[in-house]
Amino acid sequence: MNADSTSTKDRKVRVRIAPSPTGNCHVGTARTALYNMLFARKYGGTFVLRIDNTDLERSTKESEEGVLEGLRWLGLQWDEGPDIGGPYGPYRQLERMDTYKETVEKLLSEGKAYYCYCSPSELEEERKAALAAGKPPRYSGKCRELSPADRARLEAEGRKPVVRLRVPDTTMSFVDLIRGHQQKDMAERGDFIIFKSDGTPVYNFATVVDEHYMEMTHVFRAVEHLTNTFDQVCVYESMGWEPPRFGHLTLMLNPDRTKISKRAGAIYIGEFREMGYLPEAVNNFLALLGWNPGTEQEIFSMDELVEAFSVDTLSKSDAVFDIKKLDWFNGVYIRSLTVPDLASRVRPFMEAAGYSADDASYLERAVALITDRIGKLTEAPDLLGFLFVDDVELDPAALKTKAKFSYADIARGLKASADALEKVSAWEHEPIEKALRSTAAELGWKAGELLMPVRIAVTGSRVTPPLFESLVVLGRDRSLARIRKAIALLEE
RNA sequence: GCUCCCAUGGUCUAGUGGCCUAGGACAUCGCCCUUUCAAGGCGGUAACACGGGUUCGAAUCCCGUUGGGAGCGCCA
Repeated sequence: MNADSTSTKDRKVRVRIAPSPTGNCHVGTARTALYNMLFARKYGGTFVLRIDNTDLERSTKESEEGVLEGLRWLGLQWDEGPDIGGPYGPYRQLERMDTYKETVEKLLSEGKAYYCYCSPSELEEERKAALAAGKPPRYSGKCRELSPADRARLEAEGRKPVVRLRVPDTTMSFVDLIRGHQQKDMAERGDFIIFKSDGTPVYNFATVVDEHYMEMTHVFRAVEHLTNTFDQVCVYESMGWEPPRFGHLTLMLNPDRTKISKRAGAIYIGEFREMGYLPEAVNNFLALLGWNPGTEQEIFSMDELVEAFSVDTLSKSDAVFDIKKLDWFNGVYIRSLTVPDLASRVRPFMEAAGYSADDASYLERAVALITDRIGKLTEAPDLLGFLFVDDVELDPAALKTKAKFSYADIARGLKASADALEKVSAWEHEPIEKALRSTAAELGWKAGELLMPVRIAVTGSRVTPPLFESLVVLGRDRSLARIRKAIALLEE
């Protein structure tokens, strides 16, 4: 009986994400989680979060929390997990040791697994020899038929055994939901370890036991597990268990097409948050990296993703992570936000930059100036900072915007502007624009020739939100004070 | 070394034998709009890895080559 049974389709869908607690939520984990969740939602199933770590040393409360936090920030919600419990717990492998032990005992008693006393150094030698001979490294099977007396002698030497699975010399197969029928001749494989000498299970074993007892119907995971799946199928068969259906997802790559790493810029979800990306943009981007809706739609809400998601259109080839496209998505989402919403998201970045953004309505008026001007939240402080300080720093040379103008010319232009602004009846966009434009006309200057020095005097920068609206938000007093100060500077 | 997976523009991808002089999006270039920067509008450049088959006809099917990736752990 091989793993290409389709009978799981009768059962209610149960899928899972099983990260190891590394302290950070890797972008690959996030995407796998997203696909699993979409699949569960699409078919009215259950999405489970399980912490996969049989390694006691690396598993801490903090390292687990980092992963959950990343997933939560993205808006991914699991129905069962270590933090919220559920009927199939516990949801941490460390707490499931009894199940693994029970399973390995059964295998041992049925002769489907056996104790092996070979030391790591002996195995290493065998492996090297095999590789040198151009053969796949394969366990020799030396301890396969140990008698109780042999075992007693080896134990007396102080050797601690591992447990190996008796792997049959047959072909294992399963149907991959993304890649189709897969098969592999196990004759070259050799008996692999399922329990370490310290009494803990190896991943490929623990995961099988977990999938079985947690009643997973589908396992979507990265393609790096594709070859491991044959080993896992062996375990299922040895136990007489029906395997879930597998789907192996593509990898994310650096621009040089190597497996994604720090070189790509950011790889942890927390980093994207710090860089000013919106979770909905990251989700949308990730969803389309390795899956396509079959239509030309690019922008998807979570609900739309659930609606459109299909295993059939998951791609088979690895995808380069192109941050430029994420930037575009982020801009699209930023522009789609309401001003109050954007303001609340911008606020922490303003505060981190040292600006006091307590006045919500003032912040909103400021943020309204930049909604279609920022691609990332981190750009807001640079653009809006001048609205949150008493004074801007000015350099007379920066005010001299054109070679044909002297310092005196600029001073004259600013003076005329200040005078005109002083007389503006209502401090609003229209009257301000009118005043400045007619000042330019009276001077015989192009509008831009006057507006740029005013812009710099008021904001301290050449790149700013639109000038008239900025003046409105800044207020008459502060605006005029800044222009007057610039004039004084030029006259020195 | 062996086994497995993958292969359309710089990038994500559509395409499942004729609808393909290969479509969309990002990026890029140009123009328009414009008070800077954006945003927006319009337009352009740019791809079926290579070689053999099969077929009246192939980006699509088969084989090989090349390239990339993964696995072969008392890591997960």
